[in-house]
Amino acid sequence: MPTDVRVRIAPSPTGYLHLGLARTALFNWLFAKHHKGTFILRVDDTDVERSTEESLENIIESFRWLGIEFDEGYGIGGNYGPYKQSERLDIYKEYTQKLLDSEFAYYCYCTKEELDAEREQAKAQKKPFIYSGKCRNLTPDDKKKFHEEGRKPSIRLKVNGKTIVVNDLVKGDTEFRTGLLGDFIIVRPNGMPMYNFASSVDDITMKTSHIIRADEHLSNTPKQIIIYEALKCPLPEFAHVPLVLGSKGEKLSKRHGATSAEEYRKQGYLPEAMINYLVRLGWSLDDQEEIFTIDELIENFTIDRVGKSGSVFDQQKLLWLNGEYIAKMDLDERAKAVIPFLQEAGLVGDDIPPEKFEWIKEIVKAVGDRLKTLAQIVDYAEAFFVDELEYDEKAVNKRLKKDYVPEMLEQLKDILGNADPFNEENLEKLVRYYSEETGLSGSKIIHPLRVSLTGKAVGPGIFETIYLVGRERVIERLDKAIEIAKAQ
RNA sequence: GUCCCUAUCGUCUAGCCUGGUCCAGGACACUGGCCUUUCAAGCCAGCGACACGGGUUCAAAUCCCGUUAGGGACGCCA
Repeated sequence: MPTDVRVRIAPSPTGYLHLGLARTALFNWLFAKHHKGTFILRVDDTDVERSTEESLENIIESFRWLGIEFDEGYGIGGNYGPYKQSERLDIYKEYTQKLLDSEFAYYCYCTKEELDAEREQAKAQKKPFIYSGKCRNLTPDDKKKFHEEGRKPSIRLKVNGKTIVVNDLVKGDTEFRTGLLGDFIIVRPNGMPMYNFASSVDDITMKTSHIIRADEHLSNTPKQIIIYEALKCPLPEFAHVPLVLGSKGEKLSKRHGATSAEEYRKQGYLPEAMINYLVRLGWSLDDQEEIFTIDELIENFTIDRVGKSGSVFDQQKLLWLNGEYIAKMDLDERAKAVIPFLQEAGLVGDDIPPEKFEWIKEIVKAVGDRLKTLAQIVDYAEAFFVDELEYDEKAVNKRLKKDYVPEMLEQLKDILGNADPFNEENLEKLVRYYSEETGLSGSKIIHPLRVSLTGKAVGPGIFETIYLVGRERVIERLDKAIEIAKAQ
């Protein structure tokens, strides 16, 4: 492998960071790191209609969140800028002129309407649409006439029909007969270059060594090779990685639920878990390892271990992995990570004094490894923050609506309310003692207690729960629970 | 319709290049059990796949051909 590996990711700022693009970026990044090369961020914004600044910022922010870092490119700088295609128009113009001069390219005065009509006709005859090439040999008079009509020409590249072989690092050798392509447009009438052209010129001028991108671009590759050849430039290596699919096996799209990195951040997924999950979609090290650190990925990532077939995005496995990563965080880290979600739910304020933070740490400790996403902290810990409980009706019916319960809660209120010290150890001792004295089993006491104190059937261990709810609220909530229990 | 790609448990995958060690291994999910104050975790067990059909070979998940199925691309989108 050459030492000067240069790879890039080129998002078009027309939406959010789609998981498919995130994974392609990840592969590029790991490939660059593995080969001690350069990872470049380029912005493909030649579609002026759809590109927005807001979308660009969002995509960059998502990359930052994931921890995917660029060595060069938009917002970073480098020797091959500018890195935004809309700012590289002069460069495209220069290359367009080269192609015009060498007669590989020509002006086409066909209107959109004419072309649409041809396309439709081809479709009606169930034939593939191939541009006729009728503007190839326009006389100067023709051109003058069109010009006077006010027609703005696009620029097309001549395609000679020979067979092109793409030597793909993932897919192997693939043959294309370019006769099926027709002369394709490289510059729009408004002067903006088309994707295949701009992208090729950029890859040439930015010295991209490897083009690692999604499968769907495989059929674009012959066009780009034609451009490279017309420009007499050496070809980069190509690697087309398989698509990330939805549950039905088609390209992952909005219909499958959350598809943007940002949504997963909001749902409480950790960037490390996302990276780990994404990399395993199409790549594996061996038949054992599932969890990798970034360093391990950089160390081990090679293109030859990327599979050829598409991978279905599996929410369940992501959730499991996320849980594994949360479990690995130490308490301090986890408490910090959880705070934005508590704030979002309105359970804590913007300002968190040190005592409050310590208190949150205790809660997080009690919740333990139940968290599969950071956002789940709200479900597990809500009862420790709010004044008024919401009661789960099923839990109330199952655990509180029992004859023995009101009296028991009354007695527990007395015992717990006077506990000294009011700590987990002593609370457990008291409850166990009460169990022995009354002959009530642990579960007959504990379940009603949990529902009384949290309103829920599930949650952290009961003694931690009692402690975290605190003496005052324990008394209040038991009173309330007694009322509920009696109201049969 | 045309071109291209792909095909191992429900899902992610190992194995395929360099046929035998694979009546196919791991992970998620699922089911059952243990543990237990719930849930989660943990532990144990279980379910579950080489798309199909032909070759080649002593031997094929692995090589070849075909079929089928899925996907992608056929833009003055990227």
